[in-house]
Amino acid sequence: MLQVAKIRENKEAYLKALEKRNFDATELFSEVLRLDEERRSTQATLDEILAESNKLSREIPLMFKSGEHMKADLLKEKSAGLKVRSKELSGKLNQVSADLQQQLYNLPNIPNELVPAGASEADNQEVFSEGEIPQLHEGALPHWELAKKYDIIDFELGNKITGAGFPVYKGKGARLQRALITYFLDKSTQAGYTEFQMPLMVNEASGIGTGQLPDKEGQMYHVQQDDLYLIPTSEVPITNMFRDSLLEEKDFPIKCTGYTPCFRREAGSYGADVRGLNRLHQFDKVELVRIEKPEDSYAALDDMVEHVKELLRELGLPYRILRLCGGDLGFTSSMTYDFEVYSTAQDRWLEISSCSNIEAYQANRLKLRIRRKDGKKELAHTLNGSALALPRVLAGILENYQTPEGIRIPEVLVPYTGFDLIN
RNA sequence: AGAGAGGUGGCCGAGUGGUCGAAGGCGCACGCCUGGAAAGUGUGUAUACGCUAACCGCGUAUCGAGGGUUCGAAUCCCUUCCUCUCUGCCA
Repeated sequence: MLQVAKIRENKEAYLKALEKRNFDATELFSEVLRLDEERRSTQATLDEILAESNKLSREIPLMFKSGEHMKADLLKEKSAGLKVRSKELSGKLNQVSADLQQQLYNLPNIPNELVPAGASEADNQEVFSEGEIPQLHEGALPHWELAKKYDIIDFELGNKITGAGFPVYKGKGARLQRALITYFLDKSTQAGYTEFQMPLMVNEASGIGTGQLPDKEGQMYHVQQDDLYLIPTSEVPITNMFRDSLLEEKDFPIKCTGYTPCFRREAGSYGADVRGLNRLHQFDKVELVRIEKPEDSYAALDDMVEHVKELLRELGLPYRILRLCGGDLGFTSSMTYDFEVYSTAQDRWLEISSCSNIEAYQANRLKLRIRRKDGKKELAHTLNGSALALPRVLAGILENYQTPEGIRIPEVLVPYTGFDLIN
C-alpha cells in the first residue's frame, strides 16, 4: 500500500513510474487525494466537537458541587447534542477512511527507476546468465517421463489421494527432496539467515498484512470452519512476525529463512504449463525474507541475488536472471529479479526463484517501522526471495543430469542424498 | 469440547463511574556523585491521527478488539478474540 503523503509529494513522478506498468493512476490518485482531504477535514471537525464535549464533562460535576443544578442540566443537554453530531462525524470518518483504504489497495507499488517499461514477459531484461546447457543423449526425456521411468514421483497416486497437482514422491525421489531442502536451509543459515519453522495456516490479518487479501483471495485455500488460510508461501507467516512492530535501528538487518510446503489453488492455469512438476497445488520451498533499512534495501536485494546464484552454480544448472519489466512486475514489488533454469528436455526456461524488493509497500500495510537512533520513525523495507522452490529445481536436475545409465546427482547434494545415481 | 479465572504502558503491577494516558516498582536514557564502577541521587521515558515549517506546542483517540449505557467509562452492559487452571479428548 502506497503512503498518501508520498503520493501527494511525488504525484507526477509516481504517475510517470506507473506508466511502466501500463497503469494509468491519474484518476485513482486524484480520488485518493480527495478522500484524504476529506478524511482530514472530517477529523479536524470531529476533534473540535469532542474537545468541546470533554470540556463540558469537566464542568458539569463542578456545577453539581456548587449547587447549580439548573446550569448543569443545561450543559448536559448541550453535551447530548454534541454527542449526536460526533457520532455522525465519526461514522463519516470511518466510511471515508475505509474508502481511502480501498482505493489505496487498488494502487500497485511504484517500480524502481531501473525497471524497464514493457507489456509482458517478452520485455523482461536479461541481466545475467551462467552455466552450460548440456548436450543430452539420444532419446532424452522430459522430467515427467523420467519420474515414471525411475519410479520416483507418482502423479497418478497423488490424483487418487488428493487430486491433480499433489504429486507423491517415492524412494530416491523423496530422499532427493529432503536433500534439497536441507541443502538450501544449510546455505541460508551459513549466509546469516535465521531459520524458522512457521505455521502452515494463517489468519485473515496476516493475509492482509502481506497483501494476499483482500484481492487474491481466490488463490489461497481457505479453511472456512476456522477461517484460516493455507499459506501460498512462507513469506506470509515469516513477514507477519513483524506486523505491528516498531523495531530499533540497531536490530537491523533482519534476515530470516524457512522451509514450508506452499499451497496454491492456481485457479485459471491450464495447458502445457501445468505438466509434471511445472505447476503444482502443493510444493516445497525455502524462502528468504529480509527486513531492511530503506537505504540498505537494494544492496540487500543484490545480496539475495548473489545467494541464489551460488545455489544454482553449485547445483550446476544453466540459468539466467531477468529483471522484470513493468508489465510483468508483481503488484506489490518495486523491483524483481526472476531466475530461470533451462529445462533441456522441454526446451524452455522455468522460473525457479523470484527475488523482490517490496520497499515500504508491504511495511505500510504491516505497520512495520524503524525507530532511528534520533527517535524518528519510518517504515522499513521488506524483501523476499525463493532459495529455492523445489519442483522446478528437481525438474531441472532430472532433465539436465539424465544419462543413458540413469540420473546423476549434483556433487554438492551427494552428502545429503547418500547416493549419486538414480537408476 | 465443558467449567472457572483473567487480559492495564518495554516488563511487573495498582486502579470498580469523574481533572486517569493511567499510582508504585523494574528496566532503559541522560545528568550528578565516583579515580573507575556498583550503590545512591535527579530528570526523562507509549503509540496513532489531526492542526503546524516542526520529532516545539495544542487537540483527539487508544487500558485485548468491536459495540452499548452515561453529561462523563480502564472501571457498568453486550459481542468477540486470546491466555491461564481444572475436566474431557488426542499426535
